[in-house]
Amino acid sequence: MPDVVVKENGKQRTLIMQKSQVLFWEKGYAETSMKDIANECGFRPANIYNFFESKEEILFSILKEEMEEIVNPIRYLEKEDGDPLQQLRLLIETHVKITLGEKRASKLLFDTELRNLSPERRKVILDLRDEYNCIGYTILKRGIEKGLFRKVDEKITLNLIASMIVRTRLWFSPEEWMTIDDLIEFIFQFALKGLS
Amino acid sequence: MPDVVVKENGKQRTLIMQKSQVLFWEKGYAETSMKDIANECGFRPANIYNFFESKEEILFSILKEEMEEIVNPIRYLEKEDGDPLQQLRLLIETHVKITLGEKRASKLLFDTELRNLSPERRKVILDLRDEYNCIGYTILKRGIEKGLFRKVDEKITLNLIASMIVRTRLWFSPEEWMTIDDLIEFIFQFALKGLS
Amino acid sequence: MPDVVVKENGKQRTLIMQKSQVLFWEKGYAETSMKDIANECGFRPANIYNFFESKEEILFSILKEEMEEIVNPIRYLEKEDGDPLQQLRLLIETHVKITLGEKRASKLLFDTELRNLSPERRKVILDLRDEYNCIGYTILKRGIEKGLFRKVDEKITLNLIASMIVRTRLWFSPEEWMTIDDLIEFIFQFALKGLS
Amino acid sequence: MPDVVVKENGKQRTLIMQKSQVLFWEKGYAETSMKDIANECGFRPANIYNFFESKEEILFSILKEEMEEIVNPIRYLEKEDGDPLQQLRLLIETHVKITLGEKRASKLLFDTELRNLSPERRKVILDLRDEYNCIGYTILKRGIEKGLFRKVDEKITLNLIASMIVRTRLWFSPEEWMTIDDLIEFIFQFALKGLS
DNA sequence: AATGAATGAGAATTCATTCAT
DNA sequence: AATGAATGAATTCTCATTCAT
Repeated sequence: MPDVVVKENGKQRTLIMQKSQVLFWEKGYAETSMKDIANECGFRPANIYNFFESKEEILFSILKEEMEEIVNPIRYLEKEDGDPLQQLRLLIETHVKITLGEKRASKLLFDTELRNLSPERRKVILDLRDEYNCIGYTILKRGIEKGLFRKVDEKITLNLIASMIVRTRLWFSPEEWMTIDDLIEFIFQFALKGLS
Repeated sequence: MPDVVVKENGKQRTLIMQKSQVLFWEKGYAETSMKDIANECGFRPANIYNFFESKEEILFSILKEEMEEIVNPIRYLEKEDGDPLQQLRLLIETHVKITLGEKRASKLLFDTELRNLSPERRKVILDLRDEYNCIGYTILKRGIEKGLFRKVDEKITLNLIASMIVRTRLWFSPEEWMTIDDLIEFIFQFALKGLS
Repeated sequence: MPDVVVKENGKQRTLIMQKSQVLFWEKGYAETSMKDIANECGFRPANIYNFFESKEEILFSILKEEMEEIVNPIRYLEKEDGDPLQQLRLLIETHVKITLGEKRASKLLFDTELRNLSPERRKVILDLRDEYNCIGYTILKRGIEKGLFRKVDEKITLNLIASMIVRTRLWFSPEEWMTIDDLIEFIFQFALKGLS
Repeated sequence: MPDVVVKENGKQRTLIMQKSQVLFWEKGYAETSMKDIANECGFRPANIYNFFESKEEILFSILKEEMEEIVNPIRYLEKEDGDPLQQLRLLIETHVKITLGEKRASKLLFDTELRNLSPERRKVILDLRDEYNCIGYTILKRGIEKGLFRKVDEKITLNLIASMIVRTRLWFSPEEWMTIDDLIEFIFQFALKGLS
């Protein structure tokens, strides 16, 4: 094993990830073949292996990227002792925006396709999810302490909130009378009242 | 004596469905082979075809059964002009109980594995889902009309509530301090306040 | 892992082994494809997997069978305190006959293709080879003790003798003036004088 | 200035041959990939093609070089009417020394991997082997004529002797009490007595 | 001399399914 | 009801090789 260099996100690597993301979402990981991916990318299956060592690595890269996009913008909230209401809103906003973002791709992936990862890779993703959870727990706990939320179990509550968000990808499509921003506000209000 | 009998739910048929349900949930539909199922059942793959015409039929039967278990107990609510609060509670209760029920199996299936069904069969499942949705919409609409809930979009709201329920299968396990009944009450209260 | 049943040597299993033996010898293990084997057997590649779990298992079965055919008939010599000359002759005779026998197939396999076996399977073959060696060592040692052979290192000597035999498969073809029995006698005499 | 120069044994060419020799021996020709070779050499597979036109050419070059190293030092013996005993000893000595020489590499290659060569290239190697054989035959014949050896078939006898030598690579490793020179002497004496 | 990208061919293997028994 | 044998289609992945740079 030569020193594993984190492969640069070259052009082709990005292309493969984008196309795979869509396909995995539409057809599922197992049902998407390397040929499908190659076809979308405009080259032959064998060429994929110049950029990814396996199909699993593609899945992993996609999941990791998405989880980081969700966690990175809210990571700082955990240490910062700000307004729990605003923090909760930011968490919801970030999560919804990624879930419904231009990529229109993965999602639910992280509900269902983790089993296709090797244990080590699954751990990486699960660690990121844990981080997300911790941030959420902290926000809720502070809100309760400050008397802004009623006394609820943070873990259960965060799961309920995240569940509402995660599945928006399945049924939501933006309309004039209900944009993504409207949806964010709606979910935030729904959760807020649920916590009152 | 009819010629074409809908295959009775014979012993083996039930066995196959139970084992498949668990496997589909654990590994996913595509990742579960007929051999896996047969192994669990204690016979050889070829024998499955004495009871089901295809793997897809197994999936369909499972999904249909589950959807009917969810819809049947609440179907009457749509016609009945009862208390929307109680009705909402019953909807949540039924759905949660099936989702977390003794079977501990399918779930999410109906988020993700519908693509593996033929169009006709997918329609059957989607019709059941539509029925579930209609019941929910009606309950919410009546609640709004009666001034019990604030003015919200019923479709979006029902999706949010169903999402919270569907994903409980992923993270919830009953504890002494939080039984399934406690969880039902919690979700109900959370939704209720969200609607206030 | 279900209890690993030693598969019966059914008809097809034997057929596959015979055809593979020839192909492995002619083209080498790596260069022989499952398609090649299936073609020779008159069915499609997938069917091979009803009888062998992998290509490696075929190789292993062949090698094991051959080694046992060599070792079994002489195994009793080790315990028996008979005439070392006659014993040496029997060892040579058995080994040559298998090597050049009707199978006309594997051989040399066991010089070169062991690397294609899994460690556990390689061990099985190597243990059989060790057994062969021990029998040979014992015969030579007794011969030396009894003053029938000059004082030589048994290990080296046995290696030289076995080498002469193993490679006969590469160059020998029976002729009127030199049958397999003649060859056996010749090698025996050559070794005997070498030991005098 | 010739147009088509037989590629000089430049530094890289030699490096590739050395590394390949080891790999071919350890893993076999078919099982060794150009990537394996390139890795060992410290560059990328594509670069090999600046020095060799194909994988087969590498194999051919290695085999040819080795056969020439064996044949060249004894070629003159055929014409020279010297002492058959001393000549036989030289033949054995040269062959053993190359087989076990510092290269510690190919060997047996020339038993098994000839099938991977194109017909023309196979012929080159086989011609060299024939030359080796002729030299050996001549030596044995002269020895018999001079009454130094008993009346044996030269072809068979040479094959037996060469077989003992070729396979030393498989089992011999030099020890204090048995150096390569000791082994040469042992094989020579063993053959000599066998011929007496 | 060296490399990254690309590819055609082919490898082993899996799998849902069929069918005769 | 149950099974062993058989298969067509597909899948992931490997690999020698080419070519532009």
